[in-house]
Amino acid sequence: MKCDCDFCSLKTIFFNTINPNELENYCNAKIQRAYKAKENIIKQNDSIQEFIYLKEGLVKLYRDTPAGNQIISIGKPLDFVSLLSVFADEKYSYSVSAIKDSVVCVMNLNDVKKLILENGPFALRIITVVNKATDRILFDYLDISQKRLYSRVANVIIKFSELSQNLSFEMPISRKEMAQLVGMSIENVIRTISDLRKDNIIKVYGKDIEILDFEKLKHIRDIS
Amino acid sequence: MKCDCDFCSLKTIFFNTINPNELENYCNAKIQRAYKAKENIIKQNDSIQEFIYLKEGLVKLYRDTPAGNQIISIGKPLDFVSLLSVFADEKYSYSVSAIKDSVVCVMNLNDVKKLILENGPFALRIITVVNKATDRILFDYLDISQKRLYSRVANVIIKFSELSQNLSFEMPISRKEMAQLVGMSIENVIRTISDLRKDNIIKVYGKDIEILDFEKLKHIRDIS
DNA sequence: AATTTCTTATGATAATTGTCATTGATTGAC
DNA sequence: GTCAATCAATGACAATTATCATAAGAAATT
Repeated sequence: MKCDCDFCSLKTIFFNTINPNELENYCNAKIQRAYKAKENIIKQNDSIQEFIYLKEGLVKLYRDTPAGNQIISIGKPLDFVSLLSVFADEKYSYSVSAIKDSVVCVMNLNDVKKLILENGPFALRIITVVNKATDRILFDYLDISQKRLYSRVANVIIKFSELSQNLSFEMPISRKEMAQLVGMSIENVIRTISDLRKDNIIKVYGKDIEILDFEKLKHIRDIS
Repeated sequence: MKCDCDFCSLKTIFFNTINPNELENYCNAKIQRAYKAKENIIKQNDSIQEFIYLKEGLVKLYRDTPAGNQIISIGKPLDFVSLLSVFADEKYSYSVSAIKDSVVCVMNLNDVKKLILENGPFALRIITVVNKATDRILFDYLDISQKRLYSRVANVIIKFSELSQNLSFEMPISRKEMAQLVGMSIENVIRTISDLRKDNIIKVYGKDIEILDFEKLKHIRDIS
């Protein structure tokens, strides 16, 4: 039976860092779990026992704060779900839930740690990948924190358009979640979307969005 | 001659992960560099060749952005300076400069990578430490992004008070840098400091600050 | 099918923050 | 020591964003 890690991120990490026989072992040790949209994958304060990455679907990483939910990042296939804190902390400091129906691959965290201890190339590879992912989240956040409402909303629209690889796409998150992602109030996010529509930069039917003037939208994202 | 890593962060990482003889080798391979306040340690876009941590002094990590400098983090003794991107990128995406006179310890990055490849316990240790530090920066940022002007300024004052371990201390950074650190305009940061002074919560003589009502200051930091 | 709840939407208004202008103090360069 | 540049401070005003109120439509529940 062929190991189905072939199309997973894990394979990319393992690639050339572990011999095929061993790979088979670790690969078989992993578990897959499926989640329906809106289901919870990780809950804030859960103890960290597993190393999880997303095989299919779309997830959100978010924190429960006094000011409401704060979305830290959107996880795409091949992204790590247990990204931050995995090796740093005892407990998750954020929650993860499925935006679309999703399938995750799960490895026992101790197995991963054992691999790091025993397999140098793997260790170097995983530190690189985890570092890169965390960096991207941090620098994205630093970027938008300097931007204003319009720019932030334009940014989100472009990101999801790129994700779907289409100028016409269905926004997978609600307006409220868009607001939690850009760190602005729902009302102002909705108002911005309406304004972009009135200026014929985008077309909007509920969650269906079509970018009519990509250049102008990019311009709005980049200035201010 | 005794290796003077004894009081360095490196020692903590190496501790129990590498045998004393080898430690001596790596320790001797490292270089120390001294910087005067305001001198540049790392410049944005420099190629990443070294692994650097702070032995003495105080530094700031910051980005040069169209909207001006953005301070990402304040580095204290035993903190890593080449923290973000070290294993992830080719170039630094941020600059580091000395706030106070500082001494850094420098190891060749390839030596560190070699250690990761050859020494499992070291690899696991470094992945944990780097991860934890990056996490702290990200979550601090997520926290303040939900706070308002007053709360952010109170937060900075408390942080530097804690750093000096004294309610009366000298603010090591300028008002402008405080503004760049909290992500608000200089004028509003100054106004907030003035208001805190008028309310008898702090005493201010230029950079000398004394916290008069710590509880009230903490309260301001925590709400809103 | 009816009811409740959530989402999207918009206007009015208030709160928050930024910008511009000005001034005195401090610092750095020469 | 003098001059220029930067820093700290404050007021006036403008821009930006949040909050509250309201309402129609969609989705979930009964």
